[in-house]
Amino acid sequence: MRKSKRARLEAAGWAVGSVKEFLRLSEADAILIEMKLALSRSLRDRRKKQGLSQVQLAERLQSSQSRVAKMEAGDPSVSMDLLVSSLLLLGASPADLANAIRGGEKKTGPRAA
Amino acid sequence: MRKSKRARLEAAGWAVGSVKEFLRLSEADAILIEMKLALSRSLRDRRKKQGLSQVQLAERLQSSQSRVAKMEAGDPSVSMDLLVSSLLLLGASPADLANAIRGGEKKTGPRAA
DNA sequence: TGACGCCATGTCAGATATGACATATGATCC
DNA sequence: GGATCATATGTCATATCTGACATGGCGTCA
Repeated sequence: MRKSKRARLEAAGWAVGSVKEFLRLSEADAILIEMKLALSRSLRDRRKKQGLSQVQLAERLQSSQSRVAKMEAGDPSVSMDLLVSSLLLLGASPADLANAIRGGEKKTGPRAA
Repeated sequence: MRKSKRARLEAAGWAVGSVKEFLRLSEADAILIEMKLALSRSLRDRRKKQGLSQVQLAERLQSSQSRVAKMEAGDPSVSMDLLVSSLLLLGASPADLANAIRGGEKKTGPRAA
């Protein structure tokens, strides 16, 4: 369901478990979104670090430039699976992903750019 | 595409980038699967630790017992999004997920079970 | 000015994932 | 034996995601 979850709850007239449960739900949603955004940023960083254009990356992923753009933009139509497998294809390790997920911030290049 | 990726490659007669690229692809696939399995195990652990049945968890997730079973079984029809959002709903933090993703092993309870 | 490369956004047909349901197995209790 | 609970597995209609395509904006170069 993904994005209809909230709607379904509301439509259900609140038989869910009330406020407490709702807070858990919305917090989980928020965290999930943040995680996806962190992966998005990570993807863009990796791509740039490898000197690739979105078109070139799309070729490697067997996808399209528009989808790459959406991935990097954190578009809601992009799944975590796609983000993760793209990152893996760019050479990211599980540890790298774990890092990205945690703080979202970088860690390798100190003096940014 | 998910599972048709390999097939598409083969059908394409290998215009992809050859062996090296293929290795990257299959390795990325393998890692992705391992990550999902790690999340599956993590989900089952959390559920049991909270003394919930699959049915009870399904209610919280607004899903069904069969889907929970598939999640825990590492069924290929289960997305990472679903696994992650389920874990979050069970109270897992991003740090917890990062841990699960990395080694896959546990870390809290030393004397296992 | 035009041409070109890079990225963003919208749309859509086809591919996948999802919840719901049915049904099966095993364990436990009476 | 039957009844009950927890879990596994298969199917299916519908919801969601995906790649492809079109298009527009923006900067650069000649």
